[in-house]
Amino acid sequence: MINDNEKVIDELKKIVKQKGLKYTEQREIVLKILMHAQEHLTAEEIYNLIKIKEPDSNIGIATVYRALSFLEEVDLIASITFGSEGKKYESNAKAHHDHLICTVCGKIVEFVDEEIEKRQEKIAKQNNFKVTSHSMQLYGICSNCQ
Amino acid sequence: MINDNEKVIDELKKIVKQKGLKYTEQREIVLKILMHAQEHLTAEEIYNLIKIKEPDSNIGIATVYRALSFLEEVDLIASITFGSEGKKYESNAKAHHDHLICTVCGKIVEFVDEEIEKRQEKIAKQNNFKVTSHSMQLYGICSNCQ
DNA sequence: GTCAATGCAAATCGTTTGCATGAAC
DNA sequence: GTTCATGCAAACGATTTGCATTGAC
Repeated sequence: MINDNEKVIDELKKIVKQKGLKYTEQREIVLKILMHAQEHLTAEEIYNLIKIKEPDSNIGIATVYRALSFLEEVDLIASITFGSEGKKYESNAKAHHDHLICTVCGKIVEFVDEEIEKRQEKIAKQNNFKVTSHSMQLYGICSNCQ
Repeated sequence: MINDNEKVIDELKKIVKQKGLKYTEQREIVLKILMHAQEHLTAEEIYNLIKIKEPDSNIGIATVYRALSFLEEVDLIASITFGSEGKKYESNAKAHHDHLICTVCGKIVEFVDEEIEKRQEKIAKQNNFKVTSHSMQLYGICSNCQ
């Protein structure tokens, strides 16, 4: 598990090299922030975290956006947009999962259900779709907020 | 089915009266556009459609946004945000359904799967969530685009 | 040395708001 | 006549872009 982080960084290095692009500290920092995050973060939250955790790096918000687009494109991270809280990112190093979201306090619970995954495959097949990914959110009120 | 539209308009009239608000042509137009739409529309698409379909109405974009917020709040319409295409709306007069989305051409297929619906309920119960709604999207490549 | 990536500021996009006017009740 | 809703334009927040500079290779 702990070693996973190194693997993801290596993956990033490989992708960058393969594409003939350059490996920069900034992209690495953004990816690391997301790997260590327990929650889903917006671009601005990531930017603020970097300023706190890596005060020497002097990264610009535009670079954060550019790094996020890049990392999402190469599938190292993923984004979801819930309600009015804007686009949020999470690392793809985590196993696949869906989300239960409390509409009162914003709490997010992650879960996986094998049965649902199977049905999704079946539905895609029925419609002649080749599925690349999916996202599912259940909105509701968590036990604390009820 | 054809009669459904009238029912929805009556529902809107009822809600508006109940809340002590005013019944306006603008809110009706926005709702009608969504009821007749075959696809999911953004606020701007709705605005443009109104200018074409109801050229005499002289509705402002701000009013479209206000009408959409209102209609969503009273649950006559619903919104989803996929990928980078922004927030899109659809009428709730349709039955509940989920979405299969082609990432190449943007085609959207709607479906419902009872088994998945049941599992979702179960998962929510396990986590002590009171579910109010959910949204599920399968992304992939449709038969035409493969 | 070359070319991609960066930081910064300006520009842009979608959405919201303030306010005077108009329409529903 | 009162109050809510509208249209317009200005304001806003999030994201993107242009450009000169820096840093990776």
